[in-house]
Amino acid sequence: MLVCDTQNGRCSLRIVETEAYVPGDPAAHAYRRETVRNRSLFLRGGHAYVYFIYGMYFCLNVSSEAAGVGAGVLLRAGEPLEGVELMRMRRPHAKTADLCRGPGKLATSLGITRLYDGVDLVAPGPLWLAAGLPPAEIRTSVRIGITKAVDRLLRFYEADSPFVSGPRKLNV
DNA sequence: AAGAAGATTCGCT
DNA sequence: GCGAATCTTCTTA
Repeated sequence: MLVCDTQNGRCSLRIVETEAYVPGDPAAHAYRRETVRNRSLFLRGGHAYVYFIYGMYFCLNVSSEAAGVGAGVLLRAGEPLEGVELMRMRRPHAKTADLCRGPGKLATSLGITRLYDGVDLVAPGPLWLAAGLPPAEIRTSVRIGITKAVDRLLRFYEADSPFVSGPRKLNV
C-alpha cells in the first residue's frame, strides 16, 4: 500500500500495477548518468523519485537498488482505499475506479508533487509504503508509453484487478 | 543558445 | 483513434 498525508487529509491505495526500470535499461531515466532531475533514483532503495512530465503530470517511482546504482519502480495504478472523497476533489470528473488508474492520475489523486521527491518511503514522513493485501496473481507485460527496450516484460499487474491501467493480456 | 522529446491524460471526432 | 496541452531537461550546434 501507499499512504500520503497532506494538509487536506490522508489518502491511501493498494498498488496494483508497476513498471521496473532496471540498471542498464535504455528506457530508464537513470540510464545515462545521475542528474539533478533523476538523483533520487540513485538513493538507497525505498526513496521517492517524483518527476514532471508532458508539462502537466507528476509520476512517482520507488528507488529500488543500493545507493549509487540508479533504478526504480514506477507506480502506475492503485486501488483507492482511504481518502476517496479527497481524491475525488482533486479529480472531479473521474469515476472512483479511475481515480488512480495511471501514473499521472495516481499522483494527482494523492496530491503528490515534486515536493515529495527524495522522501524516504520506509521511514516516518508524509508519504510511505505499508504492508497490504498481496495480489492473488501477478502478470507481466511490456511497458507502456516508452520507445526504447520496448520488448522487455517489466510491467507487473494484479491479474484480476479492475483498477489496472492499459492492456491486460497475459504475458504480452 | 536553441530545439526536440518525453515512463500522460483528456476531449473531440 | 488522434491531437492538443504545457514545461522541464538533456542534447546538439
